[in-house]
Amino acid sequence: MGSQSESNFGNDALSGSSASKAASKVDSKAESSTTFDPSGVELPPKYYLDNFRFVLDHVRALYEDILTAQESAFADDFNALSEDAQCLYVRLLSRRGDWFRTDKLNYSEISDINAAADELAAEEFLEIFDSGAEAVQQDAAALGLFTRPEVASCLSGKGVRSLSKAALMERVLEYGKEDSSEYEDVDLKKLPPTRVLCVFGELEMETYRLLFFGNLYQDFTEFVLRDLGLYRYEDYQIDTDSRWCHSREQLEQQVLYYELRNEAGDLRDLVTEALLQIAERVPDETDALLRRRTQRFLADIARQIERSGEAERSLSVYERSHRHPARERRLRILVSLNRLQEADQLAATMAERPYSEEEHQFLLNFVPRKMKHNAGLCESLIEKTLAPAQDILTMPAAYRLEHGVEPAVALSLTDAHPEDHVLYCENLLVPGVFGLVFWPLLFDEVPGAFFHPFQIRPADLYDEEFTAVRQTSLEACWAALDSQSSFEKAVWNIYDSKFGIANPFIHWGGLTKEILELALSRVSTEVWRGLFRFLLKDLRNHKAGLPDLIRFPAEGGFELLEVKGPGDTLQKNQKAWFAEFHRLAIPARVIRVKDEP
DNA sequence: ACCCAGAATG
DNA sequence: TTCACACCCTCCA
DNA sequence: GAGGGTGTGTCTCATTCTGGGTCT
Ligand SMILES: [Mn+2]
Ligand SMILES: [Mn+2]
Repeated sequence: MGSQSESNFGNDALSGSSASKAASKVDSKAESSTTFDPSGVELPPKYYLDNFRFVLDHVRALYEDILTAQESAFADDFNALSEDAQCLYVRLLSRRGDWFRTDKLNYSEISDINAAADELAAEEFLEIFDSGAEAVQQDAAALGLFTRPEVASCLSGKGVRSLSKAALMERVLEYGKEDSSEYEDVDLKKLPPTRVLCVFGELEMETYRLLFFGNLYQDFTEFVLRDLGLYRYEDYQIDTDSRWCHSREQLEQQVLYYELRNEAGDLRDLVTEALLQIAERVPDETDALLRRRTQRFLADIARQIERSGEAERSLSVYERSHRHPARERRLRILVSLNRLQEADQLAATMAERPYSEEEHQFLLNFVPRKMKHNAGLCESLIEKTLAPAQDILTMPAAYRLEHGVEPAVALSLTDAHPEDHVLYCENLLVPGVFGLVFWPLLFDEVPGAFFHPFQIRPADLYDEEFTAVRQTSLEACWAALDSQSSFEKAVWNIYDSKFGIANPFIHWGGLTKEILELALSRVSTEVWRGLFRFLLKDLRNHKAGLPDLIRFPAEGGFELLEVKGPGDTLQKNQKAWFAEFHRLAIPARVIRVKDEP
């Protein structure tokens, strides 16, 4: 059981003004003096063409043997185009949709847009329609190119004024299709005169993007942001050994995954049958990179089936997801269905080999409450939930709302003890120092880890074997923690040499020298080692969940404080960290804030 | 005449 | 493909 | 109190342009 004590938030505390030492979170960019000033950076007029060519070349260099003949021809044919045509094609391809009207195109760096379009049409990179009417006849979506007034001009009927654009389009398309003279008032020729382009090659481009980035959420803006100096990436070596994809089959599975995601859309809109069919088509035998995505996808699908009230049918989908919280969901379902024998077996497996500390914490909390029939298991989990130490702090609701609950607590603490430092740093500090000390590990150039220039992290960062295949650099990083002086040296060395470079554990804007200095001087290397060991056990789930505040008492040492407002409770990853704090004998408390009546 | 969201831009 | 919190609901001891 | 759902602020690169939708 955790200790409980009460302390009141006195009036004098409110009137105090020694707020200076209570940090407000994230003074953001203010401190990042070495951030580049983008205003001074000029991009060449055809920067986008350079970027596009870079992708084509990079993909060819790394994945040539994986491309189909058609995909290879795509690049060859593109390279054979005139520069104007290349520019126009890239411009159009990088915009939303595949329909465009030429009268709206305005690219000063392209000398003759119409000629470029003609060339692209001749080489089958797009199709030209000479009027809006012809385009709409080909594909109704082309009507969306025209403004609401332009669409309305096709209709001479009454009541047109008050209709939305969508309603107008619906009328035009519905009535326009049937030739019945009943609706002769629809006249697509009233659309303004313009050529209309339909761009081809989006699928090929998607394949190139997928091969280049290894995902589909990054795009050409990465180039721009880097070249403007807004993002900076570590400069790791990329060679042909470092490719992420090694076979056509692997690529096809990735494509299939993204097709399924795309087809599914918002899972909430699907009925159980549709969800099960999607799940059915998700590949099970894949590489580690894709497995993370599919297993999360499967868990999302199963969760949605569960929400639809068909928990029983979600079980088989959960069973295919081998990561937290799939087994938690299964156990909850089995217990609620009273399938206790299966529940017992699953719980025993989880107890023996938990996926993660989160799952373990769930088990400790759940089994004694909901599986009392299994006395044996309850007994063995008697390590018990040892509730974290907890204090209650009472303050006026207005004060909490004015500052936000975490800063309000920080202010009240520094008012009570003006010589203490209280920082609101949440996940800034511990993961941040980890990112500094283990920088050589994170950016160790293992084959397959880095395959394009815009990676914040190695591709396998969250894989089980991440550290196993990096033993040498791992040991070197641990060695830095052998003494206080080597530790500090490592921290400041990386801090100075890598400042501003993207790292999944570091938010440079908030990780100031002042915070680091305090933390390094107050937290022993032994404690840091314990924290980092836990982080390394599960980087994905332990990189967040650290307490809101860290307090540095005037008398020395430190204490971690998680602030909980009324109605808020510890989250899963926070429980996991608190359990670890207890094991490591690290001082940590929950501060529950109550409103003063 | 305004407001606003999304797209485009570098 | 961020993370944490506020606020709502139901269920249940 | 636990759990779930949903929304929100914060992250977001900053700025301009376009168009749809309001209101007056
Ligand atoms: Mn927090
Ligand atoms: Mn908190």
